[in-house]
Amino acid sequence: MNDVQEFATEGLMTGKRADKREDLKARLVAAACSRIENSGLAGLRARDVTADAGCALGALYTVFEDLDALILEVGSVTLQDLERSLHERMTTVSDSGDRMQMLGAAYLAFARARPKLWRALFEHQWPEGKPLPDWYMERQIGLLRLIAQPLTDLQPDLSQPELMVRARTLFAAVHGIVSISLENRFVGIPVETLDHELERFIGLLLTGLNGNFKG
Amino acid sequence: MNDVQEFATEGLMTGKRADKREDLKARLVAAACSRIENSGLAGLRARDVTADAGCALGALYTVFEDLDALILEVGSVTLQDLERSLHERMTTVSDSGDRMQMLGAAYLAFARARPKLWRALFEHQWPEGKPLPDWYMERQIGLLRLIAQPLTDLQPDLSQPELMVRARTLFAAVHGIVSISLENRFVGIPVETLDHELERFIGLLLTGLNGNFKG
DNA sequence: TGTACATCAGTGAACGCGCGTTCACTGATGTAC
DNA sequence: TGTACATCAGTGAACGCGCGTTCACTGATGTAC
Repeated sequence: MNDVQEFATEGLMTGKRADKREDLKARLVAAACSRIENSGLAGLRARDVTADAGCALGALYTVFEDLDALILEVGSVTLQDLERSLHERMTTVSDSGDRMQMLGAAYLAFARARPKLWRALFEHQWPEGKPLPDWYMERQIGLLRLIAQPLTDLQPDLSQPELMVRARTLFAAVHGIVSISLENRFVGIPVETLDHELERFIGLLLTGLNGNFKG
Repeated sequence: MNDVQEFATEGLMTGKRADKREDLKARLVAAACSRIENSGLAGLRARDVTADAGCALGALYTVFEDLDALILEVGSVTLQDLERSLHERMTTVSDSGDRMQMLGAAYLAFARARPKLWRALFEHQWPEGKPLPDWYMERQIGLLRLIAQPLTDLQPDLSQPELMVRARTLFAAVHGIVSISLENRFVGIPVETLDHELERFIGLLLTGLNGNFKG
């Protein structure tokens, strides 16, 4: 089953044309991903991406409104990969505290494995004013739901919205630690120390969560 | 007393000339600060800065090696301001736990008061390879020492290097929470909620630190 | 103190390049009969 | 199935602009006597 209709945004596009369009889009996203992973977001050029994708420069603008739209698509893919990684690792254990630890470790591992794609997620400045599209926000929220899951056990008295806010706070804290370390800001610390430090930090949070972190 | 000699990096610069050079430098830094605070780091142009500072475009390059060097100077000023703010607020209370809370609140307040200068601190990409100059690193470390101060009481068994690493971790966590909120990533939360959330979060850390966070 | 010469901070027009986006064109795909 | 025409995805040269950095020049400051 193909979902061509979803993408045929304007007019009716029949079989072959829609397929080619999909193929082109996929090639562009793939090319952009690998460009970003190799050269970072700042090293992304429309010319390079289209050359890698095997199409003309202008073709990009028949599929995406502009470069930003393409970058957002890459972000969406990265978020999906990240969510899959986290989910996989989290479900290897059943205790909620352990799951939190796994989430932290998996996040760090992901950031190390694809540092530039990961950075791009936060570096990219969406033009002010324009709100991020819903499908992108959903991807972000999916990530938070993953964290909220073990958190529900640890904080059973929280409402759903409170839970999401709490999940965001915890994510943000871990993200801060990982990103400041990987970007080598402030004092540098040995590589292995970071793993221990993060584990200890989450342990600290868990200690607090066991009854001392009432909403 | 003037400290002209410090800045006369090459050759011997006498009185009037050195003074003018200092004055020019100060005007450039001030102009860059206000440009960044108004338009963000990405909106900084050599032409605008020099126009604001009342000198020719080329003058910038007689005082700084390039734009990056000027931006770094702005960063240094921002770090100084930040450190001053934090110190002031922290010393209004004496209990170490309260001091931690004050540091967090003051950090959030600073980020809100000068959002774009604050962002620039982390946004700015120093060319890879080139290490950040020592005097800049010192400014960063000064900030950590401020955090390490109350932390010493809470974790008396830590060595000095461990203390600095721990301080960095705590700073990074708080920074993550503040920045993800102010940049409006993921689910949005009401403005006042952020203050409570941060306070609660630090409270949680403090709970853990009271005996459960052994190095 | 005054004069002649030397230095060099500061000038700003011009260079040079990068790069996102457009648009007149063309050839592959689709439709009508 | 085949032919004639219509559409439109895809092309890539050209546009347009922004902007960091340079460099030949000049006038203010400093030095020598």
